[in-house]
Amino acid sequence: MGIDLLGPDPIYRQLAAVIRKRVNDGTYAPERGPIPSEAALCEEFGVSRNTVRSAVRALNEEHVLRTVMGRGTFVNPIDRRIAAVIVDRISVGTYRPGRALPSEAALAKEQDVGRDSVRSAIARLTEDGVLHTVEGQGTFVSQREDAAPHE
Amino acid sequence: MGIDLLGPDPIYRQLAAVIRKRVNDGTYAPERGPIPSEAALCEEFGVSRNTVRSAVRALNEEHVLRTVMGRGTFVNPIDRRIAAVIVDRISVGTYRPGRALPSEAALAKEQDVGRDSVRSAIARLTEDGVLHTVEGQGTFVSQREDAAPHE
DNA sequence: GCTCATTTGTCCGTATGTATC
DNA sequence: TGATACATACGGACAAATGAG
Repeated sequence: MGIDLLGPDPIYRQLAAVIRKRVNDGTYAPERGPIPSEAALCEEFGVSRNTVRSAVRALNEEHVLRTVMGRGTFVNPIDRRIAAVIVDRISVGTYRPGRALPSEAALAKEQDVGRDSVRSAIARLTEDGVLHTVEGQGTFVSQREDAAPHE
Repeated sequence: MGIDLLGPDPIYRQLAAVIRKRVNDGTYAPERGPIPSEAALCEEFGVSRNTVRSAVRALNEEHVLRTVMGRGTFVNPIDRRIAAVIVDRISVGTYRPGRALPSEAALAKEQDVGRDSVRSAIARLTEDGVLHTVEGQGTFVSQREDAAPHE
């Protein structure tokens, strides 16, 4: 669970994995305010700030965290995270307009979250017109909705 | 034309602008081999490697440059650059299957290149099946061709 | 409005490891 | 082998945004 200085994995990736785990087990959570500052993480893990920043940047790209300059880094609520992932995949063409989304179960398993979170994310994106549901057929990517970053 | 240490723009963006200009005026060109090394650029502009790297990374994302690990950073031939930009836009949905491409003139103006380069890029992508032309109607994005990175 | 501490953003210099030629 | 270049990591510095007072 610690950091292996000698392993083949870069330190920043290992650190990202540790932080991701803490998000998953609730040690870091949206309602608890920001995660420890970069300086605090340097202190705890005995690594440089640039290394911490690399890890945090990676988790931002996964939408697990959201960093705000001058305030701190926050855990993204799970449903928002899932919604952001879906929007990303639409924007890079992994999911395409007119095509069905993977099943809730598949998304939940892949992202290692509950189906409720996936359902909530889909509900959000449906309200925004990014997705739409066809009775008995599944959820589809809508046409032409310029994927609006949520909030 | 130089680097303004005090301006509001990050240095790496300014440096990227300078390099882009040198590409445009032919100081750096594909047939001249790799652009100067990171160390040389650091030396010339008095900035750190990380800053140079940020600038070069940005230009890679624009397809102006292409970095090859262990070899160096090269100027992308203009027609390849335009082709790469078009492929990117298809993959993010800016250009969509079945829809017409903007006119050659519009693309040339926007990308600040000659119409010949745009024409050449379109020819490449047509050969690859990414685009197709309808007599008297224009050039369209083809269906289903998984945008193959050129080369 | 102002100052101040906290936090993130950018940058620098350096060092080591690895890939390519 | 040696030269060149990128990837990662360190430690330090100052700037910019935020919020508390």
